[in-house]
Amino acid sequence: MAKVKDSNTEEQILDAAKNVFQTKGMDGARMQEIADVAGINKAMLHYYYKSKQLLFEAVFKNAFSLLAPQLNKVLNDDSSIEDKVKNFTSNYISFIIKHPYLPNFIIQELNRNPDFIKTIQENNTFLNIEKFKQQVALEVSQGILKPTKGDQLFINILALNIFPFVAKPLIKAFTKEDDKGFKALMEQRKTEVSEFIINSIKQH
Amino acid sequence: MAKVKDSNTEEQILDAAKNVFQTKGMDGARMQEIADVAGINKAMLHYYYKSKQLLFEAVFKNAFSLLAPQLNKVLNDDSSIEDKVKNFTSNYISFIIKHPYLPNFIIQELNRNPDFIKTIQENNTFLNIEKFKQQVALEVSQGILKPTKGDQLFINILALNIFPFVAKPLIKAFTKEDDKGFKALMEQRKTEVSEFIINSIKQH
DNA sequence: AATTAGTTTAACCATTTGGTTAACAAAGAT
DNA sequence: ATCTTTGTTAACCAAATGGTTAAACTAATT
Repeated sequence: MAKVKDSNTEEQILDAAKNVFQTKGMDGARMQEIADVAGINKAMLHYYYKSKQLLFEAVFKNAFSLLAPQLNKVLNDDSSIEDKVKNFTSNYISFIIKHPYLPNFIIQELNRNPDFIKTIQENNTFLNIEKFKQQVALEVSQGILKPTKGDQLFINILALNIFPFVAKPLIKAFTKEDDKGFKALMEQRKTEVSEFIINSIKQH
Repeated sequence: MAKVKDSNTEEQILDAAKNVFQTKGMDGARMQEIADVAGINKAMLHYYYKSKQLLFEAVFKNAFSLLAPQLNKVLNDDSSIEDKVKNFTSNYISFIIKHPYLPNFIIQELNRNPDFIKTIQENNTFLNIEKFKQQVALEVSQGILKPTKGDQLFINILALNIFPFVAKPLIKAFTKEDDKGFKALMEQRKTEVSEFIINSIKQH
C-alpha cells in the first residue's frame, strides 16, 4: 500500500472546503483558496473530489445532514406542541451559535439552485410536515390550542428561529449592536421566542 | 451631442443588471450576460458604469432604497403598534410578491460584505430602532401591551414577514407545495401574521 | 532489492472573465 | 463645412480559474 494516512487528507480537504464554501458560497469560492486553507496542492482537490461541483455537493450534503435532524425534532417528535416549541427554540439557537454560517449557506445555495433540494429529499424521508399538521389539528380540537394552521405555525417557528442569523448584518445595523450585543440578543431569544409563540397560540 | 438617445441605454443597463445581479448575486453574475440581457455591447457597461463593482453598487443601492421605506414605516410612523403591525404585514407581503428576489438579494450581499451597510447607513438616517422601542415601552406602561422588549418584537416582525420569501425553496420542500400553493400560503399570511403577533403581545 | 500501488507535486493548459482600445457614427457647436 | 463631443462597436488583452498531466515520492508486499 501507500503512505500512512496519519493525517487524513480527504478530511482536511472537506474541512477546508466547508470553511471556504460556507463563507463565500459556490460562486465566490476558489479552488486555490480551498487548497491553501487545507495546506495542500490544488491537484489534490481533484484527486479526491473530481470537480468543484462534486466537492461543493459533499460540503452541502454534510451541512444539510447537520441541520435536518434539528428540524426533524419539530416535525416528528412525540411531545406536545408547547414542549416542542420550547425545546426546539432553545436547542436550535444553541446549535446555530455553534454553526453560524450554516443557515445562510443552505438558504443561499438552495436559492441559487432550487432543484438541489430534490437530491436532498431522496435521502431524507422525514422532510414532511404532515404529522405536525395533524398534531396541531388534534390539539386545537382538544382545546389546548386556539384555532391554528399547522403549516403557518411551522413557518412561523422556522422564521423566528432562523431569520435573525440569516439577517444578522441587517439586525446589527438596526439595533446598533456589535457582535457581543448581537449574541446577547440571540441568547435572550432562547426563551423569548418560545414565550412569544406559546402566548400567541395557547388557549387560556 | 451624440446619437439619438431615444432608448435610454443607461437605464436599460441598470435594468438588465438588476435582473442578473438579483438572481445570481455579485459573484455569480457575468458582465457579458448583463450586456446580452440589455441587448448591447459589453463595452457599454464600462462606458456608463466604470466597473462591475460600481454597477453592482448602483443596483444594490437601488434595491435597498426600495426596501428601506417599507421598514421605515414600522420604525417611524405615528400609528399604534397594533396598527403598525397590521399595516406593515399586509403591505410588506404585497410588496415582496411584486419584488420576489429583493429580500434574498439584499441579505445575501450584506452577508458577503457586511461593511456594505455602512455606506447605506450614511444615506439613510432612519435606520434606527430607538423610536420604536420607546413606543413599545410606552404602550406596555399604558397596559395596552404585555411586557415586551421592543428590539425583540422588531426582530420578530421582520422574521415573520421576510423569512418565508428568503427560505422559499425550503418551505416549498417541507409543505410540498408548488409555486401556486406557495403564493396562496403567502397571501394567507397577510392577515395570519399580524393576528399571530397581536395575539401574542396585546394585553387582554 | 525490486515491484506495486496509492499519494503528492510542479508545471501546464484551455477557457472564462473583467476590462481596454481604437476606430467609427451621429449630432451639436463654431 | 468642419470640429468636437458623446455614444457605440468589434477586436483585443492580461489575469484568473477549474482542471490535467506526467513525473516523483512513499511505504507496504513479494
